[in-house]
Amino acid sequence: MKKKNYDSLKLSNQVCFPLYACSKELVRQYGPFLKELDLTYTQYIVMMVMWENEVASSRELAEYLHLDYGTLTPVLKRLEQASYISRERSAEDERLLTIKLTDEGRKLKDRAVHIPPCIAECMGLTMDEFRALYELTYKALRNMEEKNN
Amino acid sequence: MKKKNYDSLKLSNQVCFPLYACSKELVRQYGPFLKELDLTYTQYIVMMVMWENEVASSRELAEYLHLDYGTLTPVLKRLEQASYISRERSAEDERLLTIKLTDEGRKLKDRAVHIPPCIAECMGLTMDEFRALYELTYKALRNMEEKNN
DNA sequence: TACCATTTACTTGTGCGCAATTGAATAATA
DNA sequence: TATTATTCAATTGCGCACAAGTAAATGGTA
Repeated sequence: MKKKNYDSLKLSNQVCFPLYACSKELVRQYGPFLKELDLTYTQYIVMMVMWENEVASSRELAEYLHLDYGTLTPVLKRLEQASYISRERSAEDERLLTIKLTDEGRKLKDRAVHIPPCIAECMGLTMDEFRALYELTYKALRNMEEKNN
Repeated sequence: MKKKNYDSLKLSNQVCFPLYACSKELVRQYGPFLKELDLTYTQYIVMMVMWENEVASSRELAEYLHLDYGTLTPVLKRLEQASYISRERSAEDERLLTIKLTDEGRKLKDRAVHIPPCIAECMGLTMDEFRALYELTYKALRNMEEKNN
């Protein structure tokens, strides 16, 4: 009777766990910095898109950020409440929700620009390592998304 | 008047975002597999530790899995409810909660052993890439944890 | 035009994640 | 011993995350 091999179930053999833990720790590192701006991490990445694009549909945000409407809708409402964005229905297609960056939201950009280098410093990787991590996570992400369709 | 450089705020220049998105997508990929076992991802990683160790304190689980008690306590209660683990106070130190794997929980291991290779296949990385991703995420994790203390 | 399918967004329910607070047990120290 | 500090766990509150279900607008087709 051969003994079953459970090695694959060892936490130390799983890449999923450090990835999961690292992602959580990363969001935690953002905490103090984002608190100054009264933003959560999810609100922050929405704002990042808005700072780049000024205007976007809710659908575009959901797709780009890999967020469900169940997550995105309340996030957008909070950002509107904070007057960083506006939410209005598109005229051509009443289903679409048009999100626009407000002046208030635009101002926030200057208070956020110092954050990325701080986080990079926390992670303490070399440039090559950052690039490698970037490529690997995007590759895995692409592969997993293909499986879904 | 020099124009401010906002490049670091571009989503495409952030390693944090793909890491965050990849982690979420990964947990989502586990979904269908874990559903067969009636487990969530967090419950699953707790079980992984228990499958390896049979006995652990709540504190050890929290530290090893980087989980807060606010997260861990209800998770452990659910796993106890499902009779996969038992929870009892330690005799020597009444503060400590001793978690033990039950027979029911041990059985689950056989139904879980096929999952890791499925997930690895979903991610679609080469062995070298898996190893690199493993090293990089652990390195970043270690570095970030040092900053906290 | 009338009917059906798809798209977009919202809502509800459940669980994760964490900060902050509390309480009990233990350890450390005057 | 009495006092104080620390540790471990639970609780509360808030927001994220997502599945499932619903509704309205649009597009496609008989």
